[in-house]
Amino acid sequence: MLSQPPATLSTRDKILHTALLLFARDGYFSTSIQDIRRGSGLSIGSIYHHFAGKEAIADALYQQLINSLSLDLEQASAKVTSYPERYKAIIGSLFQRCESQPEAMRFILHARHQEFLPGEAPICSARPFEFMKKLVDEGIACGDIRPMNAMVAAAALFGGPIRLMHLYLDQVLEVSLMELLDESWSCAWNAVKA
Amino acid sequence: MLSQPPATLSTRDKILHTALLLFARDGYFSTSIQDIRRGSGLSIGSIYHHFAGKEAIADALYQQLINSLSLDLEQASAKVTSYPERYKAIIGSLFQRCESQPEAMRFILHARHQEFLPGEAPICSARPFEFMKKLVDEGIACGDIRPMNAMVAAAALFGGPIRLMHLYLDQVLEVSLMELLDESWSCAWNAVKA
DNA sequence: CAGACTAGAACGATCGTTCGGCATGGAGAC
DNA sequence: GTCTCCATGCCGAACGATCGTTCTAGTCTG
Repeated sequence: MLSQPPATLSTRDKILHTALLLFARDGYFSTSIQDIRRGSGLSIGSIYHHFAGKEAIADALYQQLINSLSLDLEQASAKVTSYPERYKAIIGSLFQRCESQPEAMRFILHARHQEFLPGEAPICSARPFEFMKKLVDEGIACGDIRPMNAMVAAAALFGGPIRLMHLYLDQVLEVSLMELLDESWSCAWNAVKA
Repeated sequence: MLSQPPATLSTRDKILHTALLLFARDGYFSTSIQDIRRGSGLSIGSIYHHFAGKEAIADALYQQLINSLSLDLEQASAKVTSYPERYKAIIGSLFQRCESQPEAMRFILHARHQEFLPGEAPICSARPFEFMKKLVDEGIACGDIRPMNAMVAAAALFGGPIRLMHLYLDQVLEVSLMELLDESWSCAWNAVKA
């Protein structure tokens, strides 16, 4: 019940590709190594040749996705200069990724990584979220955001759009996220602007 | 490593009490029936006498918590008359519950119930969230909230506070949630007010 | 004494992982 | 060129551990 990964991918990437689809669809614990074997068209031995185990697959996937998202957000925010533009660029990037790579965003956003990646910090301490938090701190310091607790500001600014992403990924939204970007952004900015 | 449930509880409630603590701390899949047996001081047989199985425990817990939260929110919002007051009352109730019953809120908010409760609708379609959505619809209709897509408005109004709750439950916040209520509320209301 | 409840050994299924073997292909010896 | 050797990657049967669940026997209570 799962399309084979593209033949152009390396064996390692085939494993990651299949694991992502299954983890995002069924969850980490409901996905067995056998499922990944079936889905990828490889063998158990081959999988264990490339990864130390199931947890190592999830870990590699997590690091790769967090890293890619991080770079994406940092680049998007570097293209513009004012803080409001940066915040909107970040939200736009997040929305776009939800539409182009829903499985990846599902894995990042609603998996409880601490349940299967012991020692991993909570998702809100991961690099992309730290980056967003830092930009909020700077926005407060320069007066673009009105003075307030920085955590409250970060939650107020990005909480609405993130909530909308959750709704989209849970298939509760009937329309595309990008159509709602301007409206969601104006709400978010009204929440915290000076 | 887990305090026994109060002896005053019925056997059934002892099981639910222990299961909640373990599910919230370790997750559903990392909690075994043996763990619940140990934590509750009961026996396997006793547990299976009161519940059809592990999934039935999680289901009963979920229904009970959703129901209790629902009643709580509906009562809190019935005490006041204007829509802005209702929204704030709801957020206040949610914050209070995070502080008084963090395990319950952890189980409701960040468990992926669909992974272990097949057929269960996504959390955002559950009664408390439907209720919040309905109040937002009405607020738009009567002009208290400015005209916009209702999903965007609901996400903008409650997304910030919910995000803050996540941060609190993940122990990222150093201060108490209630201290941040007024500030978080004023951001939320600025986001959508007419 | 009947029915509700508790107890825990035992069972079958499933899972993650290990391990020994096989195919391939490039490097070095002659 | 040809043969050997070894590293690399691939394969899947088998293993041990753990889990959810069942079942029979025992205890308590009204």
